[in-house]
Amino acid sequence: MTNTELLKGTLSTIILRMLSEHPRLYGYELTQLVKERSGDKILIKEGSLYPALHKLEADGLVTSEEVYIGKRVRRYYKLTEPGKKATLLSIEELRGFLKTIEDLILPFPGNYVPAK
Amino acid sequence: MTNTELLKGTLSTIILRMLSEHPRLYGYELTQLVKERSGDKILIKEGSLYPALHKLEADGLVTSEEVYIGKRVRRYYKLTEPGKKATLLSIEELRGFLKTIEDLILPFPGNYVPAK
DNA sequence: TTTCTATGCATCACAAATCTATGTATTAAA
DNA sequence: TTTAATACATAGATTTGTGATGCATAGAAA
Repeated sequence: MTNTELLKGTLSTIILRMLSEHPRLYGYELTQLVKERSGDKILIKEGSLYPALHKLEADGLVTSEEVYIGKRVRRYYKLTEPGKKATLLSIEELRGFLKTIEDLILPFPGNYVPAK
Repeated sequence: MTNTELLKGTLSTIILRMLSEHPRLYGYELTQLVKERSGDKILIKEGSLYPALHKLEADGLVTSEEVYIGKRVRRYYKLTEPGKKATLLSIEELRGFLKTIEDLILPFPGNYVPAK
């Protein structure tokens, strides 16, 4: 990805989020979707994507299905029922985190004055 | 910290941010400040903090000074001039990242409809 | 007086997540 | 025919933070 370190921990949530909008997606499609939706800012690497997808599947949050397009294989992923619940929780958690960090690095008017 | 994975890459920016509000801080003080300012959500561990501070110093973004309080040692850190510049950049970058992720996991009205 | 808690620094072994690099293969365009 | 895009996958290296541990001072509680 572009920012490397900062993305840690957000990838699976992003994947789940994308799958919650689309009935099914395959890996490459997912990277393109995220790339497009982020204005080319988040470029998911294959070396990150596939392990992440495999882990989500191993955890029972998604299922996959191979589809042949001519001779080329595609592996479509979709959310399971537990996966849908996990998605909501995961997004909630990420959002809370973002809020926390934002508040922390907020620009203060002048200098910060700690509470007495 | 509380969320472990999500914090990756944000720690040094948080430290720099705190130092930009206070002329100088020592390690323990910093953890308490962040704990307080985050509503007990971000608890910086010693195993994260001190290596991070040492790295910032090695990179020339902060300088430190030992101060004895009775027999007890404190090591105060403050921003260098390059550190001040780096702080601005670092915060800018983090903020951009937060915005990008937020937009990506935004709750859509109904289902997302990709642009044609 | 002893013991617990807080203060205060530090380092090491480990785990988790992602990246880089690499590999294989199909397909379409130049 | 060569390049770029599509499409999957894995191995090894790197980064970052955590947990555990160690050492020591200081104040409060018991």
